[in-house]
Order: sequence, then C-alpha cells, then structure tokens
Amino acid sequence: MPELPEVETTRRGIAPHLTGRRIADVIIRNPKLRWPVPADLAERVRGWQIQAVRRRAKYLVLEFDAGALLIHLGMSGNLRVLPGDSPARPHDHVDLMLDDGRILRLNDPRRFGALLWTADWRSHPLIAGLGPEPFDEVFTGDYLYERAQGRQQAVKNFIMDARVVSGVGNIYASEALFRAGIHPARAAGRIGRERYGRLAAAIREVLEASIAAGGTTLRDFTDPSGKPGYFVLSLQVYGRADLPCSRCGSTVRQQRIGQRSSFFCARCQH
DNA sequence: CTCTTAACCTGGACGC
DNA sequence: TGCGTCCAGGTTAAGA
Repeated sequence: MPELPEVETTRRGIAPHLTGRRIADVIIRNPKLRWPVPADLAERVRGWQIQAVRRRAKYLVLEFDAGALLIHLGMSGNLRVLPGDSPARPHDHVDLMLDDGRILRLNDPRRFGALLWTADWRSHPLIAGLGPEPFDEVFTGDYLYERAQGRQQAVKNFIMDARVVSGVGNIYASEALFRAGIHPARAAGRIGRERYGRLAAAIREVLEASIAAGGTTLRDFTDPSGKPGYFVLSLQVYGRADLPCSRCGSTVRQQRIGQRSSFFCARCQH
C-alpha cells in the first residue's frame, strides 16, 4: 500500500492525536509481522509520553524520551485513530491505548509491516543506511548522477533503492520517470546530468502533489480517519496499460522490470 | 560493491 | 459455486 505520500498522509493524520499523549497500555493480538513485535513492548512504553511523530523514508517514528517506536506499513498496513471501545476486526494486530481513551490501531493483512522498539532510532540498522529524503536539499540531479556512475542497473530500480533515495516506491517511480521522459529500463549509468536534474525534480513534484491529494488509494489505503487518497486520479502511467498516453496519445505499455510491474510510454520516454 | 532472485503473507480478480 | 492461477503499494537475505 504505502509509499512516501501515503506514509506522510498517515503521519499528518495521527500526529495531532498522538503528540503529548501518554501510552496507557498496549494490546498485541498477533506479534508475527515482518519481525516479531517485542513481547515486552507494553512495559517499555506504558506511561511514557509521545514527544513527536516523525517520518523517515517509509518509516513512522513515535518518539519518547526513553526511545522510539518504529512503524513500517509494508504493503498492506494501515493506522487508524479510533474510540477505545472499537471492536477489533481481522488483521487488527496491535493497539496502542492512549491516555485519552482512544487507540492507535495497526491493521495489516499481509503482515509485511513492522513495529519495533529502539533506544536510538537514528542509528537503528534499518534507518542508518537510508539515502536522503527526496525533499532534502542534498537530493539533487548531481547527487543522482554521481551515484549512478558505473551502474548498469535499470534506472527504475536505481531510484527505488532506499540507499540511493528514500521513499520512492513502485507507483511514483513509474510516474516520475514518465514526467522526466526517461525510459525505466535505461541503465542508470547511461543518463546525463541534465536528465537527472529533471528526474530529481520530477520525483519531488510527484511526491509533493500526491501528499497534497492525500496519497494514492488503489485498493485499500485510507488515512487515519478512514478517508481514501485522490492522487489515483492524477496518475499518468501507473495502472494505465493499453490506455492512451496523456501526452502523445500512444499506448501506455506495461513491462516487468526487476520483478515489479512498470508502466511507461515508449514514445515519450527514452 | 553490484545486481538478481526468492521469500515473507493474505486476499481479490479472473478463467474454467 | 468452487478451485487454481496470477497479481498487489515493500524490503531484506542470500547468492552469483
């Protein structure tokens, strides 16, 4: 489900309800996510106050004075803020019970998500090696160009590598490459500085526009109040196989690149 | 280091 | 209706 815009939409939805609240208790119905939810989680966070709700790449970070909860939504994860007496439904794996009587509930059918405790989240192994945020000033066309030198990998896989730039997933990789006019299968090392400048800008623009629209709902994404995102209406190639290209009218193609479905216009992208 | 592949898991869509 | 197959927004661990 979630790429950067969906995670950011989630963050913006939960932050006002969580910041300053204390954790009253934790209910773990099923600890079997990508990694086991720590069995002693309740003892770790009970009574502590949430100082801030941050996002790094596709991770949400609930900061406490004593450490942080790292939450990843995987492919199908969803966070909701609900009244404390809301009955649990299938795949409601974890509840954080807040001191105002409400709960933060994690639902994740496929269980590719994660919920981990860390004393120092910035140095956590899952976080430390991440590349820059797309909105960070160091993320530029020159940065991409330098990192790409000598690499034969398809540029779509290159920009989806979280060590290169964090937060670009399968939807927005296709969309950004379309906006930049770059063929997704082109070798990353065979693209010039100028075109990388356009790609860096396209990545930022498409992510920004999607955040403004509340993210992309393909099947089941909702924000923490249950509302879908509307950026699906602005997608130009993703999910549009065999439909006309919005720019030139030629047919949008679908092709597997690095075992992920990729969408592009062979006439507009080279 | 670079790159590819398999694996984790459930559910919905589709064809027969 | 039921059953098999394929597909899905992510990421890492293993191996070449």
